[in-house]
Amino acid sequence: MLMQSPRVMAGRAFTPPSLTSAQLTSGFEQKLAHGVLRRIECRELLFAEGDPASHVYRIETGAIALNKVLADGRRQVIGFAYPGDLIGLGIEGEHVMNAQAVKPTRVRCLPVSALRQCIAEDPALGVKLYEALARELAATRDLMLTTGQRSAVERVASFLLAFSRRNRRIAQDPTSFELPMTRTDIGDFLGLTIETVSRTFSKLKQLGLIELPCSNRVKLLDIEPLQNLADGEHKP
Amino acid sequence: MLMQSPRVMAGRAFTPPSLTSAQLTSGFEQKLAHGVLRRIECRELLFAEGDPASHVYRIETGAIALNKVLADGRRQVIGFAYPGDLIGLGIEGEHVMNAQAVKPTRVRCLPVSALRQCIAEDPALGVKLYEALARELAATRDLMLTTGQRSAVERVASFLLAFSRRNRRIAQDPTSFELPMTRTDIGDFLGLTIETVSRTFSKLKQLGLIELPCSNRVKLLDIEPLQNLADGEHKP
DNA sequence: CGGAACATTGACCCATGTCAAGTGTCGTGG
DNA sequence: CCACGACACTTGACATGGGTCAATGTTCCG
Repeated sequence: MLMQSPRVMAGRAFTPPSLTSAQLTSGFEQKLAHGVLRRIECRELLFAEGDPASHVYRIETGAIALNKVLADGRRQVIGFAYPGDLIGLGIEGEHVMNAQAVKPTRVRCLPVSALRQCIAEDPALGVKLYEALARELAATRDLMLTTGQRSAVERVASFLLAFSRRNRRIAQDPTSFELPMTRTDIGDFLGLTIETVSRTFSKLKQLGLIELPCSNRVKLLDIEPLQNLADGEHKP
Repeated sequence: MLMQSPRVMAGRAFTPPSLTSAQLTSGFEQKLAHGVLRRIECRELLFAEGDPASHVYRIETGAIALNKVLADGRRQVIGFAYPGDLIGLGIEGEHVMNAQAVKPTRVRCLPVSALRQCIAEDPALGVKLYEALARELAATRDLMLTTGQRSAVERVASFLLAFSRRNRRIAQDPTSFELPMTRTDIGDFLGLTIETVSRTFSKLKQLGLIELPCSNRVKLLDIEPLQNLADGEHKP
């Protein structure tokens, strides 16, 4: 097949599929600060596919998994949202995904009517939301490339490196972090079973690339070979 | 695991990941009509990942595959665009995907500056573009659910049914159509190899669900069982 | 007519899924 | 404070769907 030259490297997969509200305007920030604070239990749904999309939410603490479910229960996690992220944007009307807390979580709620008012007051906000949506689309496509084409090690390595990058971005330790979600969540995100996720973690541990002090805490010992694994530099 | 009830059925995967410009305003339509018409050879790239996003394009005839490539050549097709679809929307700056013609194709080109002018003249257009992007995001997520969780038969059946639906929407025969793309394109779209795609087509033929008069023409003989296959009603 | 590109089919293999048996770890109640 | 149960995670043995490699057909176009 006539293939275009692979000019672009793997790309930054797993950019969080949600808008960090830090980028937004102060009027919006003010409205949000007055919004209702809602507490969500671990595993509780903030909203479900088909629910009327009445609000947008900003995560204050905790973590949310955005997912879709097939009739027989197979589940695809589309992305995770962390403190600062804004979720519930998109088409007016109905939510198209479930938003499930993976740990006890607090969110600020903003009615879409208030959001609309914000946009009317500050048209630049509309542009920012458009751009945020575009970035989210780009992130989802990167994830597709990963779940569609990569092997288990590549997927897990990419996943860990995404955490590392996120931590660097928010000025926290990029080599050691807590995974707020379960193996099931990770598996459903990467399109793998929990067993494969677990085995792959063990493999990376054996290779001396990571440490697992406890099951939900990861220390990256050597980022470069991890990056090579993620980029598929082990096949040829 | 505490699973939410699977209240939502499989969803309409594979809604074309691009905007049909029919929904747009007449001012926009006028500008487009004056836009340059460009011819693209089969397999030629309309734009590549990393190119400056100077224009948006509307497909007039032919078909385009939007894809991303890993460093080692593995390719993920994110979606296909057909006549009437608008592509190149999204983040300003650089294209984040390749757009490759899967057959000889003609597109109308509109500079993003002109698009911006249209939006200034008609703010409602901005909203429509936002909604279009949101629909595209929803479609991409549906595709993720498919490539991440479904088996080969399920993927191929879904793919064919998406064609059927599209044809119904544009008032053409929903039971018989031409596949403009190669097996490689289909495979890279569904996350399968060409051999698996081919074998799966053969299997559906043996099951009496489809006919393949020639390799790029499909006739759906019995849609309902095909839908059941797509929805995974064969496992239990 | 001939060759290139695409598609099909078969044989085999391997990565990952499945099933099952442990092993932590945490929270609760005695 | 400990014992217990629930749940999450790990690990092993085995099964299998789909990938890989290779041979053959088919179609289309020069």
